[in-house]
Amino acid sequence: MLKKTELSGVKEIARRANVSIATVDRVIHNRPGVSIKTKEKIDAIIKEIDYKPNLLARRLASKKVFRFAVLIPKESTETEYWKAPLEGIQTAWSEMQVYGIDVSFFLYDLNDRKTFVEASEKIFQDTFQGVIVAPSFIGESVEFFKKCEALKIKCVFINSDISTVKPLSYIGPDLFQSGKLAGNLCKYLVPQQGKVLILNISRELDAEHHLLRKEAGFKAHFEEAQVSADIQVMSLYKTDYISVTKELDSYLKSHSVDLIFVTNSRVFTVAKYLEENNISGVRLVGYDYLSQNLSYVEKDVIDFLICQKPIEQGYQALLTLCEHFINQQVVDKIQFMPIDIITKENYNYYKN
Amino acid sequence: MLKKTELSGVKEIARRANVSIATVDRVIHNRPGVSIKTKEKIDAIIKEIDYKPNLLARRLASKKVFRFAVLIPKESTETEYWKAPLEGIQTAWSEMQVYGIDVSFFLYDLNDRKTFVEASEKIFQDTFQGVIVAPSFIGESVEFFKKCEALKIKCVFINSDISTVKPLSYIGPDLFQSGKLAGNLCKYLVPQQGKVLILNISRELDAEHHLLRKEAGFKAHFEEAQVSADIQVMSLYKTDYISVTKELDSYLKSHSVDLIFVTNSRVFTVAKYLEENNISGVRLVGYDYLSQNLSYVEKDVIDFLICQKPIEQGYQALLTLCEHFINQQVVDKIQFMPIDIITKENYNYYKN
DNA sequence: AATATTTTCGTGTACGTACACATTTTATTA
DNA sequence: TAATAAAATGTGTACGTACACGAAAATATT
Repeated sequence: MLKKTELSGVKEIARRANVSIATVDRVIHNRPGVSIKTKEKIDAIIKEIDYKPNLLARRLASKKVFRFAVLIPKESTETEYWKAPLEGIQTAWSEMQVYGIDVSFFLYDLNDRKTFVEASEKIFQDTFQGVIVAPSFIGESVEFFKKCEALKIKCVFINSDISTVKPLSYIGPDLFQSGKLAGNLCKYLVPQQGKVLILNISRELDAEHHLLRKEAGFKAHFEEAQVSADIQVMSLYKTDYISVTKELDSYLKSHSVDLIFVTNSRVFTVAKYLEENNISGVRLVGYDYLSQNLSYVEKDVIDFLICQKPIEQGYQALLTLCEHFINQQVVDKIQFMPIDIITKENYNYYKN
Repeated sequence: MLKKTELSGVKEIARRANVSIATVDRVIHNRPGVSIKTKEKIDAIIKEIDYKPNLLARRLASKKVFRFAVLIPKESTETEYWKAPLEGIQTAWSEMQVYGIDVSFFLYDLNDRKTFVEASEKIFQDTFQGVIVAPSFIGESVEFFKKCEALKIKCVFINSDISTVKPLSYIGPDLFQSGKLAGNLCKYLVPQQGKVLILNISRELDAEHHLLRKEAGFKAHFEEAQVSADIQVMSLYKTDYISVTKELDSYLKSHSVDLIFVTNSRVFTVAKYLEENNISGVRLVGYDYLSQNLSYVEKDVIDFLICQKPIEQGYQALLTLCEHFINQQVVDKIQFMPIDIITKENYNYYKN
């Protein structure tokens, strides 16, 4: 518990350059009002002593308040997935509130495009510097993004991206690769000439929907690895349990299946079906660390879950906005999340 | 970019209690020199307004310097594993240097118990408030820990723990469970009645060594899942490539093997052997995200790697010391790391 | 009751940075 | 060349907390 000694920071720079700290401050934030000569002198000194601003002091002294909006789906009774990113954002917010940021939430309904548009209109009625968006509906999201660009509002996309637009940053999985990983795992689970069923369960399925990109990755791996298996795809647009049950019933009547790969978090629906109908011998792989899913992992009904750190996605999204606006750092355009594999043995230790 | 208004913090408390901020400061740090009456009054106000100190300002104003030591193996030519925790510690250090901490490194040789003892003696010749230890050698580590306790030096263990002593915190894997997970994965990779070889490659193998605990977990899973497989164990005390080659040669001459599970990061040695001798049809599972290993994952020689976030272990270790000493927070006694599964498809996205 | 001692509390400065405002220097115009 | 405008630089205060030091009040001692 000794004491620190040497004086550092802007003061030291000012001393060396024979100017006041205000002048140093001006060149650091390249504000106008400094002659080229002294600016160059100070810049040189900054490089020489490798000056790193004290972020603590900087934030303490700065009284700027930034306002961010969050435009993501609300947690539904059908799937609790979106609770996680929301939690991540809130955690980040509480940690960074002291830096002067304010966050407003606008949650839409995944089953209703209109709610997305309504929420986005509300955002534009107010003033925000940045916004975190889950661009679930491609067309509407593109439009939203363009409006933001016009208004100089910075966007961060989470969970899925859109290839045609370039936000400040995308934070989420590499969807194609995620499907490939699923393919690799499933490869080990099916016998020679096995029957595989890919299941997309979603009310909305745009052409470039993220479920389809996982599906493509999955198939790609089977082709590359030259696995001899029969892959069939089924897309269910009615997501409630009864509807899924009916579809599965009729499918399984006429087909035999060794493995089902569900391309999103609704794998628990299938697990429930398998369990209630005493169907064994069907391997099951799906997505996301939800309590609904984990109970079936525990019971060996689901073999693997693939997970993309949804909480951290939310956390990183807000952090990214702060790095951009408060620290004025350059942020990565793409921040791919790890593709994690969850099993009965390791789910207890997983950090979402 | 508005401005904040309301005045908060100690000033507000002082105003409400009709005292100076110095008095408030005294009760916050429960320093002496405050009458019971005013102390109680201030405590009440603190609770009432749910006062949270501004950590930025606190750290900025505090000129305390804490000194920490790091006692871990040095990276060897045989395995680069320990580069990762070291990197994590250094990252954390650079991020927190502004808070006034000083870190000294004492690296020992994993192949030589004496170097551990020598390094620890050096630590005691100096003055440290806390130390990060990788307790590779059980007996020596217990002795070191007891000395630390006597000197009021706080210890954080990383990578492996010792059941008989209780440091400030343990940061690392649940070794038994980690072995179990390996068992689960391998279960899918071997045929009925398959032959499994567990390989411990380490010069030192204490009774309670961490490799043995992984081995136990692995076996436990096979028993629980009632997998009919023949499991054999081999422990190699000579860790260089030539020696490993010889042992494997003689073993494979008399045994057939479907899968080899290497209980630590030296799985690349086995991979190299399999590749150079054109042995296919042997599945290979091992540990750790090392470049040496990853090249064999890429080439499909290694099927799975299990990884325990070594960089983050180091990072968290230093963070834990800071939380304890600087923020005076209560830290978790046990911080199990996730047990991650690495394959060809996801290793690019893994954060160590 | 006067003095000494201890307990209790307040004042002032520092941490490193941001920024409003004042001041000086330089360039421009009448 | 003086008056004026513009550019360049400096001064001072604030952010919320820590802490050294000194002042005041309460208590004890003579």
